[in-house]
Amino acid sequence: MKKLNKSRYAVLGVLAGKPRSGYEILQFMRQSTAHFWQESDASIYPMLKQLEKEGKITGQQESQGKRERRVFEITQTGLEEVQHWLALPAQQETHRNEFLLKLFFGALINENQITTLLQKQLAKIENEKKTYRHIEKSVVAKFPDSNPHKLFWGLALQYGITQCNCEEQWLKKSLERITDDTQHNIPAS
Amino acid sequence: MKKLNKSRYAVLGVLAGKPRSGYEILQFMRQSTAHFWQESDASIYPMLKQLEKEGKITGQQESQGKRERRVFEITQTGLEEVQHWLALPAQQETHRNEFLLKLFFGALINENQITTLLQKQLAKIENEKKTYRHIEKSVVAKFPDSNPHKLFWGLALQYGITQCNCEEQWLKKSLERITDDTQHNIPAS
DNA sequence: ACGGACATGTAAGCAGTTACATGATTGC
DNA sequence: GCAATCATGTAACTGCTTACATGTCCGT
Repeated sequence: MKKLNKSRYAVLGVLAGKPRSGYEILQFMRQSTAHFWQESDASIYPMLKQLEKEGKITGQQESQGKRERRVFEITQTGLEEVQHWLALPAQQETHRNEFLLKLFFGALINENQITTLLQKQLAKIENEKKTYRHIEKSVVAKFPDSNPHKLFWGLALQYGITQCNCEEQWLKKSLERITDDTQHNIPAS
Repeated sequence: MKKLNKSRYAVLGVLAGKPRSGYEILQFMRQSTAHFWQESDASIYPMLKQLEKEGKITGQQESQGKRERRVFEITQTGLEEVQHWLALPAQQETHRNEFLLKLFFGALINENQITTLLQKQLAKIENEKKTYRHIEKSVVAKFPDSNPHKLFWGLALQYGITQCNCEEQWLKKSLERITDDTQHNIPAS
């Protein structure tokens, strides 16, 4: 089975909300979907061009003065495509958790080093939690309940928060387990 | 900052445990690291060749009869390289969670479709939990406590299990929230 | 005799990232 | 005047996946 390009659905989904320019799509993604779906900046403009050629979106010039600006709107076929994709069950993306890979090889380094690794990860997670709490207060909470996106954005945010809490607890327990473990052998480093 | 190839560390880490052939590395990864670090089969043999050329591993022919078999052993410089990398804080891999992307756009499809999506995900998670429980009973539990890897493999496994539990709880709560939500608007599909 | 596991590879192509390139507007 | 932000793109490269290619050994 061929692994097809899913960036298109991210773009179509964002445009389904409201018409936006390439730059606005990037901005929107950076503060929302980027937490679970990262797109690199350079990929967006060629994608917009392609989607326009396919008739999934239509772009119109809305330049102010000499600064060019093209605003894209999703078409009916574009909306249908993204809706069709949304209804299909999500397939697992390739797992790539660098931290777990390092932990898995933890026996190759000494206790100090592995402990530092976990503590750095803990700091990162706590920072992530802060970000999520900030988004909750300053973004999601301000939407009116009538906004149909509010429910789903809130759920996605909840996912991030609970996963963080979970990882935090696990990290703390793991740190204890590692320091308690007196059998731990220390290879030459 | 250039994103460098991390497959090499996965291979070095596995070989640090004990000498293995390419095929054995693949087998080992398929039932262990694959849950958090996937490597495609085709990438392993060129990587072994490269690491050998760099002097990080040494391979020796151990063919039985006509079936060829090259077993690789990690060298001192290879071990040092992987130990050095392990001690560095893990950097975040690109986030790509297709399921969350779909949920985020949940307002674009009707309640039935979004509910089905979550239920499929729930089934997938429950299946994953089963796999982890199986690994725990049939693999990790059988190691002697003296094995220095046991602690870390157990922790990595615990990570997977707790994340699954967490996602499971969140999915169940989310399903309730979605069906309770009478304000949910249904676009034409 | 045949299927499945063992065993090692190559080639083509696509996806994604990094770096580069250009210029306008706004605020300090 | 300068930095930050707005705004859009291209080119080169790397990495990864898919598909292909080849042959052995073992059990039934």
